[in-house]
Amino acid sequence: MDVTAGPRHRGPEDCRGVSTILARIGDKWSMLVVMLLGDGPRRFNEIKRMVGGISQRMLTLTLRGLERDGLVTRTVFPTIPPRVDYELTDLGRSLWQPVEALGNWAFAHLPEIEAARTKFDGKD
Amino acid sequence: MDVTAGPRHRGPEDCRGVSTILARIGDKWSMLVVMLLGDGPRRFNEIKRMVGGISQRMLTLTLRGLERDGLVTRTVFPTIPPRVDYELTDLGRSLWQPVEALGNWAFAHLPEIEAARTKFDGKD
DNA sequence: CTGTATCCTCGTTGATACTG
DNA sequence: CAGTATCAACGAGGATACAG
Repeated sequence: MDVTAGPRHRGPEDCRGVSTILARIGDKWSMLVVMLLGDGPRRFNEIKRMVGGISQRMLTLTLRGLERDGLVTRTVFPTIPPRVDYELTDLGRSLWQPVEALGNWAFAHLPEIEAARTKFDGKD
Repeated sequence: MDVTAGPRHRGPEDCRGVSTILARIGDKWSMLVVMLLGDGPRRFNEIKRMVGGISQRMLTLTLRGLERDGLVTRTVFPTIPPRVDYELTDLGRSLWQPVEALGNWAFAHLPEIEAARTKFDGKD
C-alpha cells in the first residue's frame, strides 16, 4: 500500500483493525522502545536505562509483546552473566519510520501543545 | 523540523517529552478520531457512529482532550436541536499526516502481524 | 544480567441515568 | 442532539522479592 497517497475513506471495520495495532504500539512504552531500537540492537538493561522510568516488569512485557507481533527479535547469548539483545526486524524497521515521524512531530510541536493546554485551562 | 531526515539520537529527556504527546494521542480513541476528521468537520454523533464502539462519555472526553491540546476546534450552532461541529486545526492537520501514515502502516501490515502472533502463540 | 512471580493500587473505561 | 454525573469493574502498571 502506498502510504504517501492522499486520504482514502475507510469503514469502521478498518478502524477497528487499525485499533488493534494502535493498542499495541500506542501503549505506554512500545513506541519509545521502537524509536530506541531504530539505532540498532540493544541489551535489556541498556534499553531500560535509555527509556528511563520503566519498570523491569513492564520492559519485559513490552518486549515480549513486540516480539510476539514480529517487530523485534530476541537473541540470547548463553554467557555468564547472560546477555540478551533485542533488535528490530524488517517489519519493525518499517514501523520505525512512521513512528519516528510521529515522534519528531511530537518533539517539534511540544511547545505549541503546552501553550494550547495552558490557554485552554486558563480561560473561563 | 525536517521529519524526513534520517535517525537522530535523542536523550531520555526528549523521550519523556515525546511520551507526553504519545500518552495523549496514543490513548484508546484519539488517533481514530484524528484520522476520521482528516476528511473534514464532523458532528458529535457522526463521529460516534463512524468510530464505532466508543461510548458517549469517552467520545466527549477524547474530543475535550484534543481540543485542549489545540488539535481540534469545537463549534456550537445554537439551533434546536443543538449541533456541534468538530474540525481539525492547522496543528491537528499537521498531526494528521504522521497519524495517517501510521494508520496506513497498521492497515497494510495487519495480516503480517496476525500471522506473527499466531506463530508466536503456537510454538512451544 | 535477565528475567519470573505476586500483590496491590490507581486510572481508565463503560453502563446507566439524567439535563438543556 | 449533545452533553454531564455517578458508579462499578477491569486491567495496566509499579514495587518487591526471588531465580537461573
